[in-house]
Amino acid sequence: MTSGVTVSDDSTKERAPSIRDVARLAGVSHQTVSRVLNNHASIRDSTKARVLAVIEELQYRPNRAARALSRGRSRTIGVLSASSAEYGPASSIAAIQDAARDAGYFVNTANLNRGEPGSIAAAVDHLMSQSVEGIVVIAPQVQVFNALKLLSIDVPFVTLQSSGNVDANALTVDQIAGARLATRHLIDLGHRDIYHLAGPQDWIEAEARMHGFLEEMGAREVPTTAPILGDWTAQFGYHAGRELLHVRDFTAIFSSNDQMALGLMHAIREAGLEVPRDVSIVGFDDIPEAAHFWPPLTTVRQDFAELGRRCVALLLANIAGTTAENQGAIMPELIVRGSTARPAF
Amino acid sequence: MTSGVTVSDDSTKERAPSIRDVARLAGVSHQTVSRVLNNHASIRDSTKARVLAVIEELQYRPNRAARALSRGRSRTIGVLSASSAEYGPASSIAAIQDAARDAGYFVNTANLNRGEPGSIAAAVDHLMSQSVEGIVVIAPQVQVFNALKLLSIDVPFVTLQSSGNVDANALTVDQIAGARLATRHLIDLGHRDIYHLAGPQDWIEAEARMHGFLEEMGAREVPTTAPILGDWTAQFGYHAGRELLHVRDFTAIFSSNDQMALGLMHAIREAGLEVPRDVSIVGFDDIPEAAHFWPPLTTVRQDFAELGRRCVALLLANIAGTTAENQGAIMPELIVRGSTARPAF
DNA sequence: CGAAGTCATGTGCACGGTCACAAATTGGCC
DNA sequence: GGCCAATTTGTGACCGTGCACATGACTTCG
Repeated sequence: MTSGVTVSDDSTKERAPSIRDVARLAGVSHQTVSRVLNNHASIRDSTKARVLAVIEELQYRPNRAARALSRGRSRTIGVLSASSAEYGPASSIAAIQDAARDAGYFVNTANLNRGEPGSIAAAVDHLMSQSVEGIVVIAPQVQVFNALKLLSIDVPFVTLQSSGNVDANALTVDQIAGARLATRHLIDLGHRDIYHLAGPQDWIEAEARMHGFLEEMGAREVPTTAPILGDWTAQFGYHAGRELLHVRDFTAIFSSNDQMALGLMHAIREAGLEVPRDVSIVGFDDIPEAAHFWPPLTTVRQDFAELGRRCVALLLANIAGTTAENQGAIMPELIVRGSTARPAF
Repeated sequence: MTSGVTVSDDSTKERAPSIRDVARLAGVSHQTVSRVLNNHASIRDSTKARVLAVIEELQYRPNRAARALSRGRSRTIGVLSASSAEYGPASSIAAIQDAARDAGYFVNTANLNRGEPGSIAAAVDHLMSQSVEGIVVIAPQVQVFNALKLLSIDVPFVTLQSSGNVDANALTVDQIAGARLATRHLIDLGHRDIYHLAGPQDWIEAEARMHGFLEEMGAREVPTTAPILGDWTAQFGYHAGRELLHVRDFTAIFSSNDQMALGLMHAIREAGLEVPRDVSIVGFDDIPEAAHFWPPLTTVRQDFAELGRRCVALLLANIAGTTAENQGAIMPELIVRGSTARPAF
């Protein structure tokens, strides 16, 4: 740890300069300074220059708390996030922060990772006590939405995933389309015995991907088996893989994310089989590592960053009361790599 | 997107209830309400109960901006972060947020990911304009520290990595020790021709790991070659691997993180060689996927979450002016898996 | 029983901005 | 030169909370 250069050596704890200090030195009223700060229209250039000079000299910074108090607006948006350490959410959060900052907003994040009971309410409470103007929900689990409804949040909120219902304002990567792409790819290769390793049932996107899988299978009249419900981790994929290999009545598996796909491949190889010779695998997300798995993983790419950006745009429009133009769903993209091939027989 | 239940249907835009509204309904002064909120000592139980009842009834929430303004403290800490989408930083950030929240603090993050020039100053500015009380630097690059010094930040800050110099207050995972563990493991297995794939030179932790590697090699009197400087990505590891295989005068590689190790293994396998038969690989970080790489990766585990927690503890102590007890460096742990073995000959 | 001390509560102002409105200055035009 | 309008600047109140100090009620004790 390196301590900051603590300048407050002098006896009195000097408060930061205020708008009035600037006003005094510039020989104007505090209101004029305020106008310069908010670059109001009718300010004489010479006055403006003088004020700006003093601001520079005093190293003046507007006090956000005071501004928020008097304007009644915090200029802060909240992010409600689960598993924020994972690639997808983390990328989106970063994008959200950048986009918000560009729009002059601040971001405050509350995590849901920990002990469940009351956790959602507590997190929302944390955000609300920041008087956020809007919330981005990045933990699209059913219970979160229920909790949000129950708490009757009185600020607008958007989510990175469709809540399932058709919504005129839906902002989302089209998970169903993505899952269908993956499934179609396997069917087109000639696979007929395809398993689906799904995400946790209460995750909206997991459900959507499962739906997409089932839809495509149905449309192509390929008989389906019940999906296995996982927890997104490579660990689970590995164990699920070991279980599945006892049966071995499949030639391909579509995994609902890349991590579980990795675990699956681990289990398969450990059993002496080979991907894609014996089993084809498709993942979902296209995490940066996926291209270097062995074999490199065929997967469905989502643009998390773009998602985050659009999300902020939509939320801010909502806050402003503007009717947001619905840019429609972002289309995911199938990335074909080495983990899929025609079935062996 | 699902819009929140917008309650503000009524004509007038009702302001949230204030401490005085509560006071009026409870038949006390606003100051009494304030005392209840800050659970001040001398308040009659009956009064307290009455006030609390009104608070509940009115759904009253303290206004953070007003509180910050009047107390002159924002109760917010800032996080300055690069590559916040990666596993290590992301985990630490999550832990920081949780710890801060438990301590009644809010967290604000500024990313450095984007276009470099002025980016650091801008990010710091963003945080300072939030009047954060302290900053956690999670982007331990040399230039960031230089920028921090130049900007003469007047709030305490801590970093997740030692700045290299021995510092009485250093808070860090001992990167050097970790790197030595990894290197020792390879030497103990019998390897003598060991390469090191380092992280970006300007990253303090990358430099520390490189140092640890060189120290251990020196201590064991194993001749060394110049480390290769990478950029943390699997992509780079892959390309570096391909280059290295033109020479093939090594039996083991110590990679400065797991992603680059993954890329290395990809390149090695693609060249028809096998890990660990032909080349042993050690990584660093122990990302959750590492256990399911092929082969499962031998690596050095860091407890990012613990790091984040301690970091907040230290920073808050610093803010409070308390002398922080230095808990010393966190020791990393060598996790031996399948990617290392005795050299073939 | 009165003085001194503790406890419980109230009063008024400060924090650093913004807002609504008023006042001063400027310029154009007859 | 005087009048009106537009431009530029100033005045005072207010946002919601905490702090310092004042006040009144109730104890304690010699």
